[in-house]
Amino acid sequence: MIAQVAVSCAVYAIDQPYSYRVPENMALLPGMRVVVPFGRANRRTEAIVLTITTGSEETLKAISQVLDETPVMDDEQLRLAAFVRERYFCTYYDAVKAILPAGLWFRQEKVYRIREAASDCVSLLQGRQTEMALMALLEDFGGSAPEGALLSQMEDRAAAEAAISWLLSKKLIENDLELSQKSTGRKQKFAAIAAPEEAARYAEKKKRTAPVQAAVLELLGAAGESSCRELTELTGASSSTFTRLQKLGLITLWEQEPQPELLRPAQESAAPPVLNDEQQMVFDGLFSQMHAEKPGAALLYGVTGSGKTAVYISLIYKALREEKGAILLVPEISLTPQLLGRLAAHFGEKVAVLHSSLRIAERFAQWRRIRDGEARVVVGTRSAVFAPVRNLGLLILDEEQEHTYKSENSPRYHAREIALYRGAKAGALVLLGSATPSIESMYKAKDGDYTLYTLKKRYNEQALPQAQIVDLKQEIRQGNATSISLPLEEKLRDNIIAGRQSILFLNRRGNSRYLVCVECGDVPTCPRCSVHLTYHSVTQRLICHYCGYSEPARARCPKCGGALKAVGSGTQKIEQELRWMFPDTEILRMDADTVTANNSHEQLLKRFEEEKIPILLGTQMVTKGLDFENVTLVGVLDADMSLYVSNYRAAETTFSLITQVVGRAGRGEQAGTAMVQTMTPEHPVIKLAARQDYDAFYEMEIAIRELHHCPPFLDLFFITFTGLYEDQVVQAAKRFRDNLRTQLKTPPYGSFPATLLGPAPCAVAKINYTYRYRLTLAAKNGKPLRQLLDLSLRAFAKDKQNRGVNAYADVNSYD
DNA sequence: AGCACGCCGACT
DNA sequence: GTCGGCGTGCTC
Repeated sequence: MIAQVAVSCAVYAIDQPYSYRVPENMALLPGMRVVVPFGRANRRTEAIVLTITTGSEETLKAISQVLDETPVMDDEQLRLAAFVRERYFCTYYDAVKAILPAGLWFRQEKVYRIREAASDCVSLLQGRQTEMALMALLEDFGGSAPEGALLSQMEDRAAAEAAISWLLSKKLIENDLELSQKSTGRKQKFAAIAAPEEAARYAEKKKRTAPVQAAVLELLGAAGESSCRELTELTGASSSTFTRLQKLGLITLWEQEPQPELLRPAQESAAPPVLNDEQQMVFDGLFSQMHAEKPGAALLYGVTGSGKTAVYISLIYKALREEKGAILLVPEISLTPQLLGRLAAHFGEKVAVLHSSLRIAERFAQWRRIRDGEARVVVGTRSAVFAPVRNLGLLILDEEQEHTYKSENSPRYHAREIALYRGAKAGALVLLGSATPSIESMYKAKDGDYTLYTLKKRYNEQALPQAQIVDLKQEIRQGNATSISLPLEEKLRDNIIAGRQSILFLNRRGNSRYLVCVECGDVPTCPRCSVHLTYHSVTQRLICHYCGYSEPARARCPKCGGALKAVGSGTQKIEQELRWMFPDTEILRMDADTVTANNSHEQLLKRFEEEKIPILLGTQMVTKGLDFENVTLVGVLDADMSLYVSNYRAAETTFSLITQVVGRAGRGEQAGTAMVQTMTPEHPVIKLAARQDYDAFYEMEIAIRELHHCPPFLDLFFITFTGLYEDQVVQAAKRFRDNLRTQLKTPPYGSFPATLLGPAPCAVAKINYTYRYRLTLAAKNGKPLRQLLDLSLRAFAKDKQNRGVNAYADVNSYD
């Protein structure tokens, strides 16, 4: 038997299926992970079995070890990995890693072992102290030791590393790979009080003599059941503490899989949503489409507040009734606490949540619940599109235009494209929902690729808020130096008096603050990257967001000695202005500075709602998923900011942002108003966004896209080149460009339209001393072109001239 | 990429 | 003679 495997250590240039002999009595199936010898040195490498065939095996190396008892990927997932690899120019293993949860991965550690023949050549060691010390250390470890353990015992790390490579070259030691499961889905120990009164008495009595036991009992009494791990962290209890208390009959101990916090009160308490006429019509259409032989994809274009979620939930009910699973993707979990609560209320234990901030063990537990069919509804962010849902019937992307659906790391996939692929393979309906659909999706809907459904009415029968445009230029001319225009100030005042709430949104990317010298205008930049250092007022430090470099914030400019002043997003400054305008009014500020680990986004919003704080001032964070009845005024303070970035999606992003913010107003009984402050009141995007006229915006934008050959008419490929030496990077990029140009002119590629531009420095030209340049290729993303790019990238990596320069491709990137 | 192999100058 | 520096080519 021969197994075709994908090896984990293969880089893109050499990534291909490799054939290995399957030893006689090795039970092996596709989708299992194995260890194989790879390369001339037969380095032990992790790999995954793709297929098993028969054929001549003489010349092949043999698989050394099987890592899984049962396959971790089924055929469908293996095909999905192949699709991801072909589509996004990544290695097979990159794709596999995206599909499988982190908890399933093995921790790999280099191990050094004394060779059997070593005793014959001990004489070589004479006069080599470090090498001798290392050999002695290895012997102490019993002949082999992990690299980390060895190095930590040696004084001079660099010398120890040199000694190791010398020992390796002299064949006195050999290296090996040790794999250990990082995190199994192992159950966690939990504890609860068994006899409350007795426990309380015991705790009281032993407070002095056994304070830890008493503390555990007190905590358990207050918190109910808790995981032993948590209790240990809080009290310092050891496992003997728990067993002792159990023996005394005071507590009970049991094991269970850790449940994520979010779904603790999981009970199906809500009745299926009641739909209005418009929603019902949309639902009926989608319901029948779901049952078509090839359901394909649908775009649900529903204005903010039209109740798209109710339609999603109704569809999930239907899918579940038919024993089918569903995936609901959201741009960011932390922005949708309200949605999570609703889903838990409807589907209880059948819901699994997958997102990046879950701990590894939790994520793995969720993944297993899905794979085993316990959870049939998955809510999650981008990577949840790979969830191993059985018998998939429905895939929903809420707010499908959001850029978080695009991965910026290898594999650089778009969740929408993965969803469409999975939907087509599984015969599941793919539903894209949005109040401001991406131009690409709307184009496909109008073109007939997707079925278009529309929700025009708001659920509460309120009209969309009237948005008034305020000309900031005029404000400045009239001598208003603050960020709040007079009309907005007036509206805010009225709202405060009426006891209603307002949301103010500052549209600035990243909302970072930085220091600038008032004398020479110099801005402290990162020594390793070509970016300004961000000023963190809490820690009084300057930090680079790209490489993590940080330094204490100085008071004086290091170049000229002038005073340094903090500028930037200015939510703080605006907060001050607001306090000055409305001295007795409470203001809640929400930005990177105020949202911290123990003061989460969610908690701040909860305070805003419960304490009825009159004004919420924030960045991007305040735009999404909020549904507060008492908010009747929304202000966009600086509508232009995202318009002037060099990106073909700038207009779309700006339109979407403003529309979303404006839609936050008037979700309850009261009608809402919105104000959009801008320096360019005549700008069509601003005007259309204020009017919430998506249709007109679409018509305008699609014409521009066609004119500029941007998506959806052509796809944009960025081929990025990175390396330590700028001229090398540029030269390599130019060579790539020239080769690709020649290829594009000759058959079989010669026929289709493609423009290739560059190389140009990336938006951030240097990160961590590494220069970045890129080529832009506008062409239709089809198989032949992808093949050409694949070959070009491989050839590039193999060409000696390009040493020290790395290249990768990305399709329709958002930056 | 990561590694062995092999060719060539430097030194015991 | 041997050690080690770097260029070359392959990875089932």
